[in-house]
Amino acid sequence: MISQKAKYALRALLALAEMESDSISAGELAKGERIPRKFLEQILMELKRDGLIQSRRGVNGGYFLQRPADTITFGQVLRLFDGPIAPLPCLSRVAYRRCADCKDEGACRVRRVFAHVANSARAVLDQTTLADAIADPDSVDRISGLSINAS
Amino acid sequence: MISQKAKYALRALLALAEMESDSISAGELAKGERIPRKFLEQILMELKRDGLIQSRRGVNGGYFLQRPADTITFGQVLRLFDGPIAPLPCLSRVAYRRCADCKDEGACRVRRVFAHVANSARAVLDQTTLADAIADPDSVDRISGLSINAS
DNA sequence: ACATAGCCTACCAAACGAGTAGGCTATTAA
DNA sequence: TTAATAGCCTACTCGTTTGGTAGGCTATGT
Repeated sequence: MISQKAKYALRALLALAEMESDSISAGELAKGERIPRKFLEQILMELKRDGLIQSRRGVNGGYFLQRPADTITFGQVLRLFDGPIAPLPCLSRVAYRRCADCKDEGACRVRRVFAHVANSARAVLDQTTLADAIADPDSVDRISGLSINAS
Repeated sequence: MISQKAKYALRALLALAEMESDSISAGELAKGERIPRKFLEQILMELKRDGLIQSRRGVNGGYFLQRPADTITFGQVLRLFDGPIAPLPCLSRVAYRRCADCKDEGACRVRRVFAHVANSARAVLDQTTLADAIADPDSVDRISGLSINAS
């Protein structure tokens, strides 16, 4: 399960990517996306620190994307809020950590199986951008070639 | 990240699936797999309650698989210990829950993207059995067709 | 009858998740 | 020039989950 925070962040970014005006305030965003206001503020701060969005202060201030929507992937956002995508520390490329109790990583069968899970998750998340998610709904389905109702 | 508990459970099951003798005690298992003994006991209890393993009490007692290793999937074990595999409650087939703050589930772009992640994770986890993981290391790689070093 | 080993419940400390609260500062319209 | 707006920043809270420990009870084989 991804955290509520990451979900909010993605929704906020999608809203920013879609807006017509040049910026939107935290308050409006919160109302429009049904995100607790103060919580959203913190999320926006993190997004800003990470260089994904920018802000303007004072009256008529607000937030807007810093980079084009087709350069921001779901994977980046998820890693920022929820940490590594890998299901095991020893499978993370960003934050590799040996499993403390593992005797032989190369021979670990659990690791071997989850490597596939990690790879396919990354294949989707690092390839799907905000722009993909906003565009024609089916375009995102085409990325992985899997139907939403499969399995 | 999967929980330590689920990881231990999988390792224990793999050990049970591989053993030559007819049963193995919690103590031996704990030592062999480097799992805290008392913690392992609880895990084994859960596995038993769920019908995956059986036990014999008293001297020379121990645990053994209840069903053949090729009928126990990683998905079953993971769901037992960590709950739904789905990254969003609204994508779980086992424990569906609407996202409280979602306006229109059908139109949710976040959901749409993560549906692919969920599907590919399930494709691996519900198809890979203990037997697969034990057999020739490459057989498990063939299941998904992805190389371990891909992406 | 005693050692072995499973069964069961309770407890615990630390970390995490999902917020709330409150004040400070920059900007701009009146 | 002074409000009002809206972003910036830190701290705190509170319930839940994680990763165990602890301790005793009960069945079984020698």
